[in-house]
Amino acid sequence: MKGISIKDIAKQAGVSPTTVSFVLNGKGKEKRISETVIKKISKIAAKLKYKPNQLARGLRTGKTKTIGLIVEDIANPFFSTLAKVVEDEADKSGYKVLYSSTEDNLAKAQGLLEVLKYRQVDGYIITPTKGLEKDIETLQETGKPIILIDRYFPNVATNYVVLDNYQGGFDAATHLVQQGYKHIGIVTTTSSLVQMRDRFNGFEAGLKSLNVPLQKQHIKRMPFDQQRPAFIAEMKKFLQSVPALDAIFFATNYLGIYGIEAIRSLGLQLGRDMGMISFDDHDIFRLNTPSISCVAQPIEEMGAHIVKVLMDEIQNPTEERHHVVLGPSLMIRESTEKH
Amino acid sequence: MKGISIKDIAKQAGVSPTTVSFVLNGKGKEKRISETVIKKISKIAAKLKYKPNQLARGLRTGKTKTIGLIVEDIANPFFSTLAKVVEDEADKSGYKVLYSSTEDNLAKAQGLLEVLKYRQVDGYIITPTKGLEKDIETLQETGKPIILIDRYFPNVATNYVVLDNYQGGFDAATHLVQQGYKHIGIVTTTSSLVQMRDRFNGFEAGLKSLNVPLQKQHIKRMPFDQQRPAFIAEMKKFLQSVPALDAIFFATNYLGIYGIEAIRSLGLQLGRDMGMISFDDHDIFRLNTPSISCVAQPIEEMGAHIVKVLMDEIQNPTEERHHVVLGPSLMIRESTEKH
DNA sequence: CTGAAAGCGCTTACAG
DNA sequence: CTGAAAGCGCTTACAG
Repeated sequence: MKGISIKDIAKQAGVSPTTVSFVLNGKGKEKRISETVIKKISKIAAKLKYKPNQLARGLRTGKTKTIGLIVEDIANPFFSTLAKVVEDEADKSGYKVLYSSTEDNLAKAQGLLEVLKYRQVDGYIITPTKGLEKDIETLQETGKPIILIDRYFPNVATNYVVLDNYQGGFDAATHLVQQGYKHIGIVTTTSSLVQMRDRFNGFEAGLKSLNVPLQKQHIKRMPFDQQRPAFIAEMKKFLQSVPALDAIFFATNYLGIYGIEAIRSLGLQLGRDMGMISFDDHDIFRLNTPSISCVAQPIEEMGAHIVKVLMDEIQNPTEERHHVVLGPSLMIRESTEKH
Repeated sequence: MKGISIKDIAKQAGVSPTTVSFVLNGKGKEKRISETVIKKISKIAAKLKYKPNQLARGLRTGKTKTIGLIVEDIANPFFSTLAKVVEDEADKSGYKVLYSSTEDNLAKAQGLLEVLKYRQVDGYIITPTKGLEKDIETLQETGKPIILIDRYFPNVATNYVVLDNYQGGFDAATHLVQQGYKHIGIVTTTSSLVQMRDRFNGFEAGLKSLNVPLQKQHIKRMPFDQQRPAFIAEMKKFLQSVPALDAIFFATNYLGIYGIEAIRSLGLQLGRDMGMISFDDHDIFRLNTPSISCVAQPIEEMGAHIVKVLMDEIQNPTEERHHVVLGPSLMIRESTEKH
């Protein structure tokens, strides 16, 4: 059950493996192989259903037609949907995707970079964790293109494709104010990464722009690595400690999901008693009663950009860095209807 | 920025590449290399942070330490969660995962098998589509292990890891009857694949066992490839056409999600007016008001079994086929509370 | 106890 | 217009 090789074709065509290789790589014209030979070889290759051995080719050329995709958590719908788009887009160029999740864990992320490196992927799509700056820089020295997604390091020159998180936070804030909410809070993570900072700063600026300054006691920051019950308990405590609060912005979709549970368990009605808007859309937000407003990311568009930038860089390495910043969409639903 | 190779180590240690290869592959003892040389080589390899070139090794040995994972839809939480478990488990054995989605499309599935084959993956984990029997059989002739998941072909001898779908359907049926529902229907797909058939047959048998025979007009089958609005419209029509219905079993999680919308839009209250239970758990079911009962699959356990069987077969190919059938869990929630 | 050599399947600089 | 040969980085049967 051995696959058939370039040698087999050469033998059948009565030419050398060299000639076969040229023809099959579309260099027939360029190498001035005769029309007859080109046709003959193509026919035999088709008949034998020849498939080049990617390992051998990779060993020789250093190209594996494989890209590495590192997400934070493949089980999070934002990332799994994005992964699907990336896979589809990469497929169009004949690339396959090796994927892994970091769980937002630095050591795991470092291990993954190491593995992908010695697997010789042609390019990297990375959701970086905190502290990964040095590793990204080192990896860049290998000359393989890297695209950071969802977030980036302001101090490291890299390609990135991200959402305009500042604008997203800003839009969420102004929407809440325009709906008539007065005492507006934010629940975010303790993460210091740029995407969380931007959401926060945009939100604060949005409130300020409409003269509703964000108050210190209306800010709640939660660590990433807690279990569900702990999240919910802490959120309830926060809500109870600030009874004046009449609307909240949740800075990630999972915080929003926990938020629904926390608010519900306090007997508050979303929209009327407590306005709510979350970052990132989710099936749950669409289907919940009442439905939940959110700031949505254009996932399809994002995936297409990511792969496009990567393919450009693979085919045409440049020194300049590509930065793509996509606009968020405000999905207005029932949870921000005060009346 | 070339990686360092076995040759570099050989040079530094003053031995041949052969010896280095033996030592680094743990065959030092077996090949009776002296302790001194083994230590020396190990030390140098560690210092140089030697990583074997997987392509070269793969070309020589035919093993790539890569497995192919083909799911129906990576954006479906059931599959993305499973993918995560598979990735974690495979990682423990040093294997990486190449994944793809079929979208339940035969041609796409065939293309994926082709690609994975000439990428020389060491094993396959496949969610088969209808009509893939021949391709699976052909692929098995290559001698690489294949594990079918979620469903299998009764007429093709393969390894598989699946849920006991019959039991799941049975449990759903008896639960609804025991809760006091009398006019019970089922919404399933037009798929003829074994997992759907088993769910249906189990459900029918469960009802029968409690003397509530399933009536023809209480059965609704829907094609897979529709858009959301079409699904919901068709479900509403079905519900309206059988007003006596007081409970429904949805045979997949996405049908259940559409079902919630359809039932809600008819102004019926889940649980009291219309009992509902779905196959496959989903965040939405847990968080919905009212929460939705379901038949859940043990995803962690399933992923662990899948990888274990595959690794066993890779390391120790046998002629016998492994069949793992896991038990479902009934998650009882508010949507099946009649009172 | 250790090494020279062949070979996995390709690509490509070089030669004619 | 075409081919012989080297080499990518490994592993392993063979020889001593």
